[in-house]
Amino acid sequence: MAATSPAGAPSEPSSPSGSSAPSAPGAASGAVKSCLRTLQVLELLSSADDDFSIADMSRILGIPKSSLHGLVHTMSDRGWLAADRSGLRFRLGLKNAVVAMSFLDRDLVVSLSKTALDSLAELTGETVHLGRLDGDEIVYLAKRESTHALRLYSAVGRRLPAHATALGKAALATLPEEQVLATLPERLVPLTPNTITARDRLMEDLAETRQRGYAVDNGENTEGISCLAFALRSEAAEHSAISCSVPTVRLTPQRVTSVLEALSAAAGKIDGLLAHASRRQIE
Amino acid sequence: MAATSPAGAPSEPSSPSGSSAPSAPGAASGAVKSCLRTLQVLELLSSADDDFSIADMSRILGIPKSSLHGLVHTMSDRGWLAADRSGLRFRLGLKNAVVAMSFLDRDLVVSLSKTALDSLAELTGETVHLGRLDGDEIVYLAKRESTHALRLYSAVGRRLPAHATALGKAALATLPEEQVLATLPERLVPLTPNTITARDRLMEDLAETRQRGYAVDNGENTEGISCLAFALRSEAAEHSAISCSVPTVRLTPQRVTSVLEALSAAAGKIDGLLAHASRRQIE
DNA sequence: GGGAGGCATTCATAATTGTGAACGTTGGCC
DNA sequence: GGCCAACGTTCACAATTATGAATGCCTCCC
Repeated sequence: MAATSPAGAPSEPSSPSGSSAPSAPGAASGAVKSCLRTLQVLELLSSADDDFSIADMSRILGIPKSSLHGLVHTMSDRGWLAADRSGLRFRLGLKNAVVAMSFLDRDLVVSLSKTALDSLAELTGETVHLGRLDGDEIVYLAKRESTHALRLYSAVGRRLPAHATALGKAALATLPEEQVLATLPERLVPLTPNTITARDRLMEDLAETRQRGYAVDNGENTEGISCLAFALRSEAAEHSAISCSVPTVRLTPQRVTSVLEALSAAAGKIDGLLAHASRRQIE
Repeated sequence: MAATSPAGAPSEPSSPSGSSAPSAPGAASGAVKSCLRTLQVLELLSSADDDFSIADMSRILGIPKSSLHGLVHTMSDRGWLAADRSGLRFRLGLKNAVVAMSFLDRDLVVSLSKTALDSLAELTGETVHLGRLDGDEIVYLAKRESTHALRLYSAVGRRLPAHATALGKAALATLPEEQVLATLPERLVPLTPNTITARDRLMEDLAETRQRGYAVDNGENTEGISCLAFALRSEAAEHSAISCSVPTVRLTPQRVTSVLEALSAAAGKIDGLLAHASRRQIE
């Protein structure tokens, strides 16, 4: 779970000369302030497990209470925020559920991957994911649970740093090197002792990934879990990838081979569907 | 319960989708305009199947193009909107998946219902739903398919008029009559020939529902499908209900009995969990 | 019981944003 | 090829919003 503490720490209220904001545009020039703040509030509330008071949000986001007051009430009148019994603390409201469905329903990659992911999960018996690159992070867009009891933590909508996941490395490997370097954060945050934290070491790993055709994660985001991932190649895939997560102890060489085969076939199937669908959409 | 009721006024301004009114719907007095418009854009994009240009949105929402320009670009810079290849048409962006899934993850009712819904689906072998009342509509928050295919969030987020669903009628029946009358729209839109469209006929149905303890829908939203629904009673349930949908032809009297039994047991189980969890949350 | 701290809310003014008309571009249609 | 319509974008001014200090309410703690 995400930290309960107000560690969400998004954006930069007043960072002087923060020259490192490629993927998280904070101080965009022509940005509409109250629009941006509306989105910031939603992002904050979605990144934490507790409800927030206006004062909480003010502290965390660096926005004056009095400014938040109007925003928060506009949002809760519309059903985007919900107040607790006391009316003083807020969480995400019902409207968010609507947006979720709509986004996933209409996403070409997600909808065309459904059957392939189903059969991939059945074939391998392991947890499979579909994820998409968003800046330097991977967003999980679909998931099929392992039939084995072992539950690993991940859920649709969650984000992980791309450099620490097989999905992320598979997706990054499809980009030109300069773009990867421009995208990656200065510091590669470690999630486990195995996480690659050196940029040049990561670039080597991506080179291997390109050669192999698939990405490998050996407990780099969760100890004891290994992942294999193939990127989707179709342009319409928008840097998505599919992966299979297996407890490392269960990952024998034969298992690797069979999982890779299944993954590769699934990726090919999805890419085929995507090519079809996007071609038809253009005309 | 203090008289802090934040629902002091019928603030719910307009219907979420099909906004045909050109002039901005009775916006609350203290609403922040650009915040509200940000939300309107998200709602619009989630209610349609196509991408929209700025001019489209301008026409539909009644907002000047020039005003939308800033909003739309702020939103897409943040990843809340995504442009198509040409950069001229927009759809929901990745950020929506994150926020919306977070909502479902953190919702007490949804998370505490999980195992009960699983076993309910298995026991009955039919499609089961969890829904919540939002104004005069029911929002689907969870679903289990009759097959074992775990199609979690597929229909989640959909909305249907409360008066045309078993879920909605079960939830409405927990409200005092005056509140139901104040909530219902003037015109009860028919979805099938069986939909109840007369307000007094609906009130009778709700009275029966209260007596029986469960709501019945005989093809009132989908021809050939019958539903049975129990409301969750716990205060923390926020007017949610669970239902079981069965093809009418398959619904023999014995089947009704067994489904009702299973539903009732599941509702009781969820209510128990809710009582526990919310009691602990208060302290 | 009284005081301190935290909270949401309100207010006038300064800063930002919304607006409609104008511009440059694109794509389709005679 | 040239006209027309539609689109995204820009601009200066008018309208709206953001701001920090002030208010009143509450709970917690001495």
